[in-house]
Amino acid sequence: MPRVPDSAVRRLSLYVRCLEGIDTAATSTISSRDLATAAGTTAAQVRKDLSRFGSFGKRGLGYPVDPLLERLRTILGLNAEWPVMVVGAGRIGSALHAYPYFRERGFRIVAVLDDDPVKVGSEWNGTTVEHVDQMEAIICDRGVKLLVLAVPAPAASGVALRAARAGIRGILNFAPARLEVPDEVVVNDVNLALEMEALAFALSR
Amino acid sequence: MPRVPDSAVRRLSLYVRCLEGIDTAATSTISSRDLATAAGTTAAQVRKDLSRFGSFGKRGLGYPVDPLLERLRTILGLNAEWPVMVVGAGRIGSALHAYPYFRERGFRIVAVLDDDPVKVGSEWNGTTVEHVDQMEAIICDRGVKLLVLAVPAPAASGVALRAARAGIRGILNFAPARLEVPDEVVVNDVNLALEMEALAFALSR
DNA sequence: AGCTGTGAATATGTTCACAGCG
DNA sequence: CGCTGTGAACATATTCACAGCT
Repeated sequence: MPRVPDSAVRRLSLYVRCLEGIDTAATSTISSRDLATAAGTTAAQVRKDLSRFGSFGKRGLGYPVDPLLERLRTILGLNAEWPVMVVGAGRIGSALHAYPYFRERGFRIVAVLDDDPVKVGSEWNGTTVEHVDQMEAIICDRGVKLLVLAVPAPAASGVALRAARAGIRGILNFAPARLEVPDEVVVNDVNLALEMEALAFALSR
Repeated sequence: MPRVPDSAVRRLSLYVRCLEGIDTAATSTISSRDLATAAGTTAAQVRKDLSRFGSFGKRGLGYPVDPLLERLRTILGLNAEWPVMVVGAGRIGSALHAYPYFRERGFRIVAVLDDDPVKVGSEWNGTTVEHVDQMEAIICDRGVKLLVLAVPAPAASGVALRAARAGIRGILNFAPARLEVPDEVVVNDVNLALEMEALAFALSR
């Protein structure tokens, strides 16, 4: 299977959101042009992105909305339920937990871990905080493949490596640190300070 | 001034972080190779990125750390203080407020707004929540140029447009919605569900 | 000799343009 | 005739390779 550029994956997610907003009773089909307008891209881009995974549009008509949605969800892995572990019972994890779009997409937070004895055992948005020492056992027991890492930068790489060895396959990393993990583990860095700096840069010119 | 690719700006921010971790008493100069290793890129990439803004390396030696840091901070606009307004007194804004790297970089949250009467007037991490009706006045009075937008998706575009008209120049947008703002306003979208989906996609193959 | 700065070569991603199906 | 699917053209970003300074 040829590699899919990261930018294309993000657009596919956007297409899902746009398609979800369509009343399929009224319109059962959508053209690349209309989908492009909704998603903020070009018609050619939409067609290229979709054709990468086969051709399910109808020439002269457009793409049938429901089958396309179903197909995109399958491609993106959104039909499966994803148990998610959060390490770092702070505000970022809390924000994600409260984020409605998170659960909607099948991401289910099944464990929240911290190393602070004050936090361990406390209720955290309906979940009991467990100690980070339990990490490996919980990953195995609950079949967790995805990790949200929201610990201070110095601790990040150590936790990530332990998690990877215990079976974690993907990490959403909020710590401003480079994670040293095996190649087969996918890391997605989210650095909020950096996003802000990109704005500051743009305004400084 | 030629356009700077977005990916390059992000790397420049990373270089700043890496350089900040260096003890300049011990090593006053760094080679592109060493900086590349620290930042997770290649030596050629580092040199290309830096040469874009002039040549301040010394052949045979490398780049002098302190002057390079100073130069990068100036380029990125990190020497200035940036007053920031947060609209949406929820968990995301709260997380940013608590995020240490935020204040460190000169981003100072000078106002937190919400439209919920229960929240307005309450203390929010040391700042009093003000009503979103006050937005335009506060933007002007406090000279705010940067906005963190963390409101529900349906409200996002309206708030953004009002803010833009009142003088906001850059928006860090956490709402999963396309903002309709004038071209001169820079928008940086952060979509956490989408980042998670990118992981799910990678693992689904 | 070591390392920068940079044009040239390559790789990657986007847009164009049109053949061909419905 | 409208709209998809896609190779070809284009644009952009990264890597190579080496001349030239220290």
